[in-house]
Amino acid sequence: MSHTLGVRQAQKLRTRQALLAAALALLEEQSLSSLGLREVTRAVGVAPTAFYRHFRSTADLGVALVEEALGSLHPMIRTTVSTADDSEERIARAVELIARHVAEYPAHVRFIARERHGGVQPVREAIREQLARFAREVKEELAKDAQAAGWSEDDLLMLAHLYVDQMLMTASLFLEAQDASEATREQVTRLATRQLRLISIGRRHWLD
Amino acid sequence: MSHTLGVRQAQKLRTRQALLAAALALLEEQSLSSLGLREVTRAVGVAPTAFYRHFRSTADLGVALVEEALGSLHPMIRTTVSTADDSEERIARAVELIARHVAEYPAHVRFIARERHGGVQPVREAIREQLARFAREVKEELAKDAQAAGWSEDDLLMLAHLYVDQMLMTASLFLEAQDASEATREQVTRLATRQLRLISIGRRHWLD
DNA sequence: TGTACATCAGTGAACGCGCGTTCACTGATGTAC
DNA sequence: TGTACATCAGTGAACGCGCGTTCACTGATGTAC
Repeated sequence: MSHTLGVRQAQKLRTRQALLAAALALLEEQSLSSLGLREVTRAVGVAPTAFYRHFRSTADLGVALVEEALGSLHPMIRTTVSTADDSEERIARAVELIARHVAEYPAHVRFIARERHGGVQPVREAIREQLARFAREVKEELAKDAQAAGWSEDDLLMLAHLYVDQMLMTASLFLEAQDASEATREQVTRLATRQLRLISIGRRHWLD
Repeated sequence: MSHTLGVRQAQKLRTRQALLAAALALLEEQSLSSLGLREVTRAVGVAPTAFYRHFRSTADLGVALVEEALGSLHPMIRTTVSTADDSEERIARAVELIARHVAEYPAHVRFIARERHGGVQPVREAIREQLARFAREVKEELAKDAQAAGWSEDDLLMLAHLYVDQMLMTASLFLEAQDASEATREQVTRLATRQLRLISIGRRHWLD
């Protein structure tokens, strides 16, 4: 027997995805804390009660969105950092990658930036856990580099957190500049590039 | 004639402050985007309609909170940065200042961290403007230091933004650790100290 | 392949509730003389 | 100092509305034989 989903399961999954997508769209102009269940089902075109077949509450839906959003951020952050050594071209490429990710998944980036410190505790918790996981992976990437010789595990993790936070900050700046002029986006690129450069310099001289 | 406020004006101001304080307290467990006008007036003990004597909407109240919260953050950030040169004791003192500020004004710090990327556009805008103003002042402080010789205006502003963001990030970590063990807070202190140290090292070698 | 029964995603009516906003008001404070 | 009128912060009733949640339901899909 093949393992394709049955018609019923497939339809349920489609509705669930539609709810998540509608919620993400509605969250561009508000916080999860004020997102209503009826708002979401109305946007999808199902009865309000259908919501409960998929989520216990909007907070629960929020936690599901964290997985989805950080699933897309994950490869971006890893790629960015694995190339984040000193060389100028590599820093430029990292910033370019962030910019492209924001252009491709603006709603995901906005959701994470907004709810990281937002008003819904389980969602904050989920984001915190995922970002900590990322920082640990970034740490492992950094550890592979020749520059990491002599660094303590603690110091590598510290640097990893600095990179992850810096990346989110930059992504959020690109998001704000999304509908602004090309010149404004260029300014964000220049700022982010020089901040990464300064961190790289600090990294290079850490053990001096 | 003395310029003390009349009884009426003084009472109005007291009510206004009570509304702001009640809102700030309610915002510890939700976002501005979901804060209700009736919630706030109920907490203060006035009629819902009294709200309109002071603010057009909760978004308007939010903008007023930005001024209040950043008014208290202002001296902290400036003091912190004016002492943020390379020496270890000065970095330690800066982190200590941040920790104390968080302990004294936890609700202000939470509000700014939460609404900086929150769902209410005018409030985001107000925070962005205030933080940009801070960054410019921090830049002026940095420019006074001997280390700033040879730095471009642009690079000084870039470093200033890095410091301001790093400060907020650290404040937010202290906030999360507020009700945790002394050991957890000590960990935040160590992390923040080393991140500031790395930035300082990058700063020292920027022109190499 | 066909039949009989079980499952369960989505429905639609109903509920009680708190919301933001309007309005005409009250009564203490302020002002002019 | 006293009086008469103006101002205006806060009131309280009323409104229409959308909310989250409950419940018994329907009918297509799944399963056992």
